[in-house]
Amino acid sequence: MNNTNGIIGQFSRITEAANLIIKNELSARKIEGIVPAHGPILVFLFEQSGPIPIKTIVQKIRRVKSTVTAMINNLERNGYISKQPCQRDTRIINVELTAKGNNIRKDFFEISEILINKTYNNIPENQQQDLMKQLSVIESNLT
Amino acid sequence: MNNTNGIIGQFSRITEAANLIIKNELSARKIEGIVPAHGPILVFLFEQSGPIPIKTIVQKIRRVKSTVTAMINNLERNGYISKQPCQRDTRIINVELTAKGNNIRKDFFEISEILINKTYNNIPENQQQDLMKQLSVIESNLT
DNA sequence: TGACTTTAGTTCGCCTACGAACTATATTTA
DNA sequence: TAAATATAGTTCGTAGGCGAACTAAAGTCA
Repeated sequence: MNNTNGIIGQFSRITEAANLIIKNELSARKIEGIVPAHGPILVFLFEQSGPIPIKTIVQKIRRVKSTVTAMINNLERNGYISKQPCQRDTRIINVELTAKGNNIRKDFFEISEILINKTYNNIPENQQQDLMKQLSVIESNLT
Repeated sequence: MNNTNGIIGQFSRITEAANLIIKNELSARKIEGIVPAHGPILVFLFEQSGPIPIKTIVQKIRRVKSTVTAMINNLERNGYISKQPCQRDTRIINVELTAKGNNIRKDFFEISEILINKTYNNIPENQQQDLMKQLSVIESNLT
């Protein structure tokens, strides 16, 4: 039960430590209004070549649609993305990165790189692979 | 940056999967008003023999005091703990488990057990230890 | 065509979580 | 002792996160 001492507590401490590094890197780069939770949305938008429906984002990131609505609005308010209704099907709202949104792409991947390097620091590559395998096993054990 | 594919995303998926199991176990046991985030508070209170200041809880669990205030009030409203001001130092609010709070102790440890068993299912013990060591290394790499 | 159902998003209420500001009480220090 | 400072908790505003209820627009079907 989120046992502070046990392995589950260890996973959540690592996750929180990683998120803190991300926050620090973002603020060191003067990127405002972005938090780690936006990562999955942004990484998905970076892969797109045009506007995509919010629905698509909901399906990709592991969050319910009311959460996505709120985050999309926040990202829009901060100028990283823009919304426009689809004219074929007016239920749909299409979303795409603005210039400001595209500008943080490079920082985004740099931060990912930093994070991976810090994580794997002094761990030999063959052990890295074994670790990933075991984490996959654990994830499927819990799913 | 919370890279969905990378190792950090793996950690957060595992954490979320574990929290989902906890929620399901709690609701299967008809325990209401308790969520995984309460775990660290409860486990700490289970170890105490008498009322303790909120300050002490803040120091133990990794949350700021305003968060703890809210959770304590929630746990009190749901009848799991009681608050009483300390008479020596009236700034201090002492907190302890109620009978209802003590009643979930057993479920709490059962759920922890279930979680650990599911996590480590089909992973031999020597590998479990190696894994814990590597997770410690990673945590300190990120801290 | 008109009723029914599905779908896409939003809204609302509640909680965790944070940081900053605030209150009230102790403690220190001048 | 009076003033300054430290400490314990609360409050407030904001955001992520969820589920349930809601709106509006398509799509389906009789």
